[in-house]
Amino acid sequence: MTARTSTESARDIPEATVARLPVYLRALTTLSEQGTSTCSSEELAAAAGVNSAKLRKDLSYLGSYGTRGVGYDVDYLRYQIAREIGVTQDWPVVIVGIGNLGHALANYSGFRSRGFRVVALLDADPERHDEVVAGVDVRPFDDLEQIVRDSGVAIGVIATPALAAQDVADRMVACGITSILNFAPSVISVPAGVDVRKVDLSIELQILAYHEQRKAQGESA
Amino acid sequence: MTARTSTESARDIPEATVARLPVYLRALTTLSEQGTSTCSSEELAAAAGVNSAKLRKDLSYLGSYGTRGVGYDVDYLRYQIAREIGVTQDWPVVIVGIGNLGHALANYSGFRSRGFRVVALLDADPERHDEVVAGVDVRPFDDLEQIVRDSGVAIGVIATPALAAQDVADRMVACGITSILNFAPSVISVPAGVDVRKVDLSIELQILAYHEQRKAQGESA
DNA sequence: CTCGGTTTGTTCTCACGTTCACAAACTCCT
DNA sequence: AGGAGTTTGTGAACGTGAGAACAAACCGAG
Repeated sequence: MTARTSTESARDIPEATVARLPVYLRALTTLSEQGTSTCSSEELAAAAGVNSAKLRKDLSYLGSYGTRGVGYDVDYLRYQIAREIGVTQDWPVVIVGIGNLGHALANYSGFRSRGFRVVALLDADPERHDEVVAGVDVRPFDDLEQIVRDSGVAIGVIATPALAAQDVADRMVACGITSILNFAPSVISVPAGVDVRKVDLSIELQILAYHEQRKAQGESA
Repeated sequence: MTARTSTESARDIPEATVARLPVYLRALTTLSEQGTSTCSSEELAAAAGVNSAKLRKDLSYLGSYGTRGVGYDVDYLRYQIAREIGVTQDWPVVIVGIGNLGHALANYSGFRSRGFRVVALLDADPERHDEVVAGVDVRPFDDLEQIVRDSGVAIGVIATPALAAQDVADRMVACGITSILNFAPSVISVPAGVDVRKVDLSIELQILAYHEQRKAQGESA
């Protein structure tokens, strides 16, 4: 028997689509807050900043949640996407490295509102251990094992300097963490089965600089 | 005459390649700091976390800067990539919205070290106008026009709440800013010719959650 | 019930990005 | 000088993603 749950989820959703689902989710939340109960693919696509054909194709991977001739029920579709992504459940998260960025992340409201709960803030520097950030007190990095075990944490966030990132990642993996969001400006390597995503603030600026330079060159030519 | 400068730059570099060039640049900087003077595509690819064939193809768009049988001169290649991206020059940048994230961005050392100079921090809230962050004092948002004019700013960073983002973007565009890095969790629309890149902290976490949920489903099946 | 108008879901085609595989080119050793 | 060993740069195959276009399905009016 290869039976699945009653709500059979599609087997393989393309990565590009997965990356856009959170955008649709946010657009739907905005529409819902504005009191919109129904929307067409055209409207939703505009709100999400994508092509309507692409939107429909993306949604088709999840199932058939629209009604032809009518459109989509905003709240229903929102729930379906949230369930598909997994943000209907609670995700305990640890943040390691409570510098400027760690502070910002700990205070970021967008996490909590999407099911992410910051259960611990860790830092290797003892001087930070008396601080309380966003209602959570900063604890020694060595508490990682215990926290992960007690709270069932699967997702870790690295906001340390570049040099510490690989060590932190190793310790996280050793504890059983299987998803890492890395803000440190360094490439970290992890064993297969562990997902790593990277956010590098300066890379995005450099990409803008490249295009900006191109525009300037075009003018002077 | 369609002549160009003596160092003729390749006409069109694929977007995917452009996005990776900053990664290579950082890897080369790390190698250089470690005292490495030469590296093969295999080594550099490992340091950057990509496939070596992809690395070589990416570099081939810039020109032929390696030596067959030997590899790449670290400092030479580093300079060539930096020049191609445009980070050999100075990029004045304005940051609007000095909340938690704005603080972190203003203090982020990765900007300055790559030619980005934060010339102004702006916030609409008068209570923040006496603050000094990272050596730059916070000024009223209405000073935007003057600052952009005086400093020749082409790149703006939005770190405001979602609701303010579109207004800020409109004002930036009106001032002549042509590249925007948007950290606010909202889709902003700008006229053609203006580049916008988005960084959304919670989207990355949601993508991780999706894969994490998948792993868990696989186990229980 | 039927018909016109609307919107989704899907198929098809094209463009882009990735990877393989190998010829060209370089160094070093004999 | 010549040949063995390395490594780059690139052509070609492959896979993934984007967009256009259209049939299927739904609503509402008459």
